[in-house]
Amino acid sequence: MTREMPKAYDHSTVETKHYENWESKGYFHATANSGKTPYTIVIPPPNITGQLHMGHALDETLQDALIRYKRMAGFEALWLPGTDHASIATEAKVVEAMAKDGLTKEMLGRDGFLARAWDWKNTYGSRIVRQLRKLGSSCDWERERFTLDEGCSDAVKEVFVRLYNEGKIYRGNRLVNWCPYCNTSISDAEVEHEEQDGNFWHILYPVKETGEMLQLATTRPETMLGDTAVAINAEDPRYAHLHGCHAVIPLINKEIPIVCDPHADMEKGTGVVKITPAHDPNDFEVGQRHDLPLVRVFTYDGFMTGAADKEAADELFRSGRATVGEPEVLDCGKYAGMSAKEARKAIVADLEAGGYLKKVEPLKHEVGTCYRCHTTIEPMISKQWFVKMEPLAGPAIECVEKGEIKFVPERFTKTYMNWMKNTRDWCISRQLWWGHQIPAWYCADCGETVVAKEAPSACPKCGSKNLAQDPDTLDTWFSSALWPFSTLGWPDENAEDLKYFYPTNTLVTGYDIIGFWVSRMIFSALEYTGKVPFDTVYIHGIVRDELGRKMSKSLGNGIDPLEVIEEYGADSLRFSLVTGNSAGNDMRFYTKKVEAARNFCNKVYNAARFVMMNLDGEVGEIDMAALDMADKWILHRLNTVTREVTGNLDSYDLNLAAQKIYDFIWTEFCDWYIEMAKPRLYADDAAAKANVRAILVKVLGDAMKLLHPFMPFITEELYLNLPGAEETIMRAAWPKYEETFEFPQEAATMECVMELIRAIRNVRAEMNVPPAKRVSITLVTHENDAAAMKEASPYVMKLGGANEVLVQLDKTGIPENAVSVVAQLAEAFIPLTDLVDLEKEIERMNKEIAKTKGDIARAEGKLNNAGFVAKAPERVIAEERQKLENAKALLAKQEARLAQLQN
RNA sequence: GGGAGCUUAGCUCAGCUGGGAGAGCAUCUGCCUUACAAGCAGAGGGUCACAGGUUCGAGCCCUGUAGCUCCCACCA
Repeated sequence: MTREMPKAYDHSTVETKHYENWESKGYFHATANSGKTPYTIVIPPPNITGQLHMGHALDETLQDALIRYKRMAGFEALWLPGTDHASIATEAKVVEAMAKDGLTKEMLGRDGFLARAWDWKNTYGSRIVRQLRKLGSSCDWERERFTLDEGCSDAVKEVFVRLYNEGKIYRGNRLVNWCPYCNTSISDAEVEHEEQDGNFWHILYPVKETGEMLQLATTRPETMLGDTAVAINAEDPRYAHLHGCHAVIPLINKEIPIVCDPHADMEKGTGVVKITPAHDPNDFEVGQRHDLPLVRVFTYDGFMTGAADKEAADELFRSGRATVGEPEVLDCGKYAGMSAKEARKAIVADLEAGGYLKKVEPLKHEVGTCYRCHTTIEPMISKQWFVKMEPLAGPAIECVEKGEIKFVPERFTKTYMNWMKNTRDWCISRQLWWGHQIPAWYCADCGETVVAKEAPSACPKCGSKNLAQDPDTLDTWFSSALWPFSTLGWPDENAEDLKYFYPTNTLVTGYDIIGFWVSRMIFSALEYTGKVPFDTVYIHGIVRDELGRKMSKSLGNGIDPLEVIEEYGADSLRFSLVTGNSAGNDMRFYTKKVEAARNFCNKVYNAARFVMMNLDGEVGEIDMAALDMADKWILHRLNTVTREVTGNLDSYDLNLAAQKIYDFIWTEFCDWYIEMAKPRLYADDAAAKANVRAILVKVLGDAMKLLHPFMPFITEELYLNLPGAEETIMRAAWPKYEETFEFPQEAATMECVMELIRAIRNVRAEMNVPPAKRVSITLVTHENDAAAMKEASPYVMKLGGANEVLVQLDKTGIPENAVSVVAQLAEAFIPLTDLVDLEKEIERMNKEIAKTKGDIARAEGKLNNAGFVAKAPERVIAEERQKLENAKALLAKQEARLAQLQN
């Protein structure tokens, strides 16, 4: 086996092999009621329209690391995967594809369209799921779900009906965010704000009773046709004489009342505001207060209304089918059919021509746009379904305040709270076809509304069979909000998975969807299951490009994770995504970083290769009685690292965990221990050899386990090669802290030896001694340390480049031309064939003495400080005393050496 | 208008509950030392944005200032 191991690690031959094996053996599968403690993560379901991007890669890597850790740590770990139907995004894609065939939704009809949409889903929906596998995601694919599948749809209907019956869902004419491009309403959360250049148009409205001109300002002159009042502040002395008067809308000569409302701010502009209740959220509220009529002037696809639109609306009123709050529609006459932009231009021109335009003032202002298509949002009066937020928000706030759910990092609690406390009723109906159709039926004869999970056979009020289902579908996030429990079997309260795996444990997601998703899952779960959906929300940031820009299609700066995996391996990509950044912060993607991770893979691989090359048959137990200082040191360190990595994982400090195992493997295990193992491996002492092998296998094996959550593939590959390996590292037990590996004393001594070796290497390099040149090193030490130095001498020899190491208590026999290295445990003398440059050597000694003196001064400063001695913890004071003592001893040696040199 | 974050080595960033500043990359000097040149050994490089304060002790806690970033928000 070992002879066949090539010198460099090749991920490509390893990754697919193991993934297929894992999946086929069922290692990803979690079993309900296994007797273990459950640990559950539900995946943030990627959109079926999506392709794997770096954001997913980060999100999935974090989840997989957690789930793999927990699985090894003895939990029944379930990572439940699935996808989201993504109503707007998918519908747009399908419409786009249809357009290429010259087809429209209207031509196909609802059923025809949905058939195509499902085809599309079946073709592309599995793409992202395949891509997730490339990352190594250990999802339980047997439990894969889809937000539009039968179970999720049933949960959606159940919730809708329950909320409706409890009065927490209502339908009404409200001002909503309308996207004229997508032709649907969207929720407040789906509106993005962009700064745009605009104007402030100051317009004059004549007052009917007095004939004077009222000056007011607007950023949207095209809405003036829909004005139904002008507002002033009741307290405003400038307009006291106008109470009860009327203004006339220029251009259309329509008379509207002047009302007093606090919305009119005396401090702003002229203190006069025009009121357009059908097209402005503030004005809508003013309209409610003063019972103003609602006049709509835009069609739903963004054009000025005309005669036909007015006729349609009027017909609604005449027939009695108009519901409370239904807007009137204006025939905009010459402006009818214009886009809002064109209408603005025409109206401004006409105002100017008529002398009604006082002035135009340039202005930058925030404009709402659709998060999907970035079309400017049209606030529009429209009949929609809403979720009443007030009764739901309370418990959702409370459970976080009580700590039943905690955010990591903690600061995102505030983001959540801000959202939850300020949110308004949630508009959940969408004028789309791809999604959960609203389970509401309207009776054409008596107007009754029936909300039920199944279609009613007849109107319960009048018995009519003439019922039609609401054509609208629900906001995608309505079904995502149920994801943690709908996927586990809810609404069946007795579903095995629900009872065992719910509430879930950790939710991993980006800070950008706390409002969209996290908050809605929380209030939904509390409302329907009576439990929090998860106990921890682990928040990460956004992966940006090298310049710190968001990766986007329009910029073309996106990096395809699959290409990175192809070139460097999934392990490298994963590792580069978890290291070097802390939770909740954005990170930049650097190929250099992936390269570094790839190099680490190679390092790990070669360490294993070395161990394999030096094994010979069976490896036995470690003989604890035969450990030397290096063995004790590495076991002690392994123990410490195990404890620390475990602690870091438990507290979601994944970056620290990854960094620690990286440092341990590379620096301590490879650079030091493997090197220190060589003398014994290459010597003839069979017992010593066997013990070193056992230790190498133990340390490497545990290191692979600790690394496995981050680098699943290479760790599996190398672990399986080790003697005594079980059938997979995935199901191997997580390493434990072991009392018997605690050797603080010996480990400290070993660190001193390492310090001595570093000093020797340093001086050799400084003196330009060729590395290949072997020298005789004499260690002069105190009798208390002589035994330790004796034990350390093979290491000093191997790592310090010596051909012999003598340990003695005095300086007899040391050649004149020896360079001295003064360290804590010993003074090392290195004789060089060339003459020592005395000047240089004195200079070097002086430098070291200065440094030691500095240390002494610092320690003395502290210890002479009465406050420090009185108030600092005992441990810190003791440490400081020790440092002082050591430094003084060192100084004495250094000064002696200097004196000798100066003679 | 409200909220949050960032400012640490040339670059990108770590630094967990306050106890002598770290990593990767880059730079410089030696090395193909029989696991690894995707490597080894060594080195240089930081008044931790600024100003105060608390403390025996501050990169870390408090206050303020400056610059940058993001989120939320119906300013006509």
